Amino acid sequence: MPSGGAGPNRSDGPRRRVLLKDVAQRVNVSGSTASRALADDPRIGAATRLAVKAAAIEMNYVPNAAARSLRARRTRALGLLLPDLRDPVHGQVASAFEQEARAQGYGVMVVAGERDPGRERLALRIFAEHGTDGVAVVSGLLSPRELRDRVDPDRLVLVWPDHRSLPRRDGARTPGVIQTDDASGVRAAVEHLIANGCRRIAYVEGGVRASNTIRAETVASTLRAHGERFPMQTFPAPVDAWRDPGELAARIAADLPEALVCYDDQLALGLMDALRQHGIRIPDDMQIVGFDGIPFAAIANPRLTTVAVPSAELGRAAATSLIRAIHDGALPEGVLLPVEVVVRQSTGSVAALADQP
Amino acid sequence: MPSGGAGPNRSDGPRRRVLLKDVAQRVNVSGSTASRALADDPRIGAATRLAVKAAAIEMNYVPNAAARSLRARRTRALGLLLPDLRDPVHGQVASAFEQEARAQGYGVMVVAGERDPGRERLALRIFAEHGTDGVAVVSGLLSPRELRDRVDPDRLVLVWPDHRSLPRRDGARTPGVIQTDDASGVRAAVEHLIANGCRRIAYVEGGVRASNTIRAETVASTLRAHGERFPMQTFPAPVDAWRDPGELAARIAADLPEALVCYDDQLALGLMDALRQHGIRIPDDMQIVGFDGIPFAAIANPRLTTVAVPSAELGRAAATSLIRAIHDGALPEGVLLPVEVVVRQSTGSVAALADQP
DNA sequence: AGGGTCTGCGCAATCGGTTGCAATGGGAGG
DNA sequence: CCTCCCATTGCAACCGATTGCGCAGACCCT
Repeated sequence: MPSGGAGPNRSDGPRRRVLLKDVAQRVNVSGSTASRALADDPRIGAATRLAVKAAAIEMNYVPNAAARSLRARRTRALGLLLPDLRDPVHGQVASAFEQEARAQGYGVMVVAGERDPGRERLALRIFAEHGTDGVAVVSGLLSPRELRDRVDPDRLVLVWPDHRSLPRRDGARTPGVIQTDDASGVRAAVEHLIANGCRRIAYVEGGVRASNTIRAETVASTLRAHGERFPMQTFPAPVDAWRDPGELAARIAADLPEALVCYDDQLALGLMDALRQHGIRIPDDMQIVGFDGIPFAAIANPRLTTVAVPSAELGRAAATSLIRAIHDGALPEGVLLPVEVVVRQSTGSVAALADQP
Repeated sequence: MPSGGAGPNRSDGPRRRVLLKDVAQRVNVSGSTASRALADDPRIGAATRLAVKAAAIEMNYVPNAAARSLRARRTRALGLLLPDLRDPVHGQVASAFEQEARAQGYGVMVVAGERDPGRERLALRIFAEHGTDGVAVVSGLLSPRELRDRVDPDRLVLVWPDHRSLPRRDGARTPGVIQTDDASGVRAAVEHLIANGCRRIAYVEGGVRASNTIRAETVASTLRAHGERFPMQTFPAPVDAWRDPGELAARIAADLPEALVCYDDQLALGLMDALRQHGIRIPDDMQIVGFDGIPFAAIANPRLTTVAVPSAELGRAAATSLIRAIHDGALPEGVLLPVEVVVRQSTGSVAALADQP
């Protein structure tokens, strides 16, 4: 025989990729058999199957996803559309989603929509071209109607959908929708503030693209329920107060409410910094509650009390729901995840500053 | 003619996808012509081209990426492997990478390696299966040797490679490698501390998987260069000190150096919090410098002095380099991005606390 | 008028797996 | 010993686009 025999993938120039055919040839079976063997088709004999698998591994066979999905009409890839990879919460969600998907054998294609409907549409198109088996949309701006029109509604899960466009009260369990129980969390947080003796409690919005009516409404309704005579104040955020809360802080400092419930932790932390500039001490002069429970809330100074959402769970749930939908052909029941109020220094007494680690 | 004519995509059950063939038929040309028309092949007449394009848009034609990549042998998708989507720096890098890639018509498949070589190998395999046109590895653990063995070295860019395994001094411009000029930044930071009057300056490591010899060495060499009689101390981080810097803080508090240069901002912020528990005031009792320039460093209390890296640039540069490599078939020159010391309260006088916003 | 050049377009092969259907071989049952 | 059946495996079509090559007609030149 020729020296070296049929040894594939020797250093023969620009190494040719090993094809299924090559593997099959090596074991002296047809391509179809090899394909079925690798797919654990019961029709293939055990001996053959093992031989094929061994050869595949030994030859370092890597299936061509393009060819496979062309014929099989599925890609084992998921599309993940979220507003921004930079912020801690969505990073967390993306991370968990990706992990879970990968664990179940799916790849993930991520696109950041940047809170721009146009980009979101583009993202959906990219997903369509690449033929993702399913799509998860996190905090999307597109209406459910438009969404369901652009991608197969049975392979679409919505995470944290904009509440405006969904059935409200009973909407928590809409199939294919993953949400957090914001209302309970905010209510508990407000009650905590009330218990702390705060009366004039304000809600601070997140800005034009980042707002949440549920949270604001819950603050208001909780105050009402407790018969507080001060109605909730609302500080609408200027466009992207989020980055530069200076102006917002000035308005708040002038009004000096006793406590602030903020749209999210990021805003709360920024405000704490800005309010410090105005000589306002937290929690002594004003108490603050955030939302999300990002890691930095725990090590801020003062440490930030917050309504923590299980962001990792959120991502994981999205992935599992989506994959189940793909397999079953129909959306699984919606998920409503619990949130938790984490009490820290920003709503505690000064003594809490000398807390235990 | 039958009512409705040839109107495709009427609400006819599970809407069939529009194929190139359909578009071609509509314009009465062959599939090949339609294909070329959409690709702006100069051989196709202007009239035909426009007609095809119009029809494609009108019929909402979405090309099948699988079919296309199978034949054309490219997917217009990039692979991005990074340690973790959760931390701010890598989130930033991923975000910029994805944006730039998308702007140039590429999709991005992200996989988090979780600082685990096994997962990194798996990621590369996923990329191989999906046939990504190129791969970017951020802060990878695999040796360049192994990497180049698993993916086409001419379609691979390394971002922030582990310095151990790369040519050191002159390695900054290794083709296909994107780095930041850490040494200059750290040097400047240390000189800043020295100017502030600090003498006993320590470096705090980031932990087993997150360390950086360049940064440590630069601290030491800078001190030496300034003839300081106190050699650099090093606080090796316990495994994942990062999450719970309590123990580390205790050791540091006991030793009480005048200043700390930390592996990164996250660690620095965690330490600030933990040191506070020990009654150590910053910057009065100890000055602290971080690394990375994450957004929270700017609003911490005290605000954190840091060596800021252009993380968005990093991601963008990675994407452009990779795409250029794909087009040219060879790696472009390496990139060395400048860093910047941002002086804030954690290395300032107490007076700085009453700073302007 | 005939030959040569372009221009514009279509035929059919091709990419690498998957899958419906048929074929093969051996053993069991009658 | 013949027939039937089942367990295995192979043949060939197919997924939907891209692309090398060839062909038809228009136009130009001598």
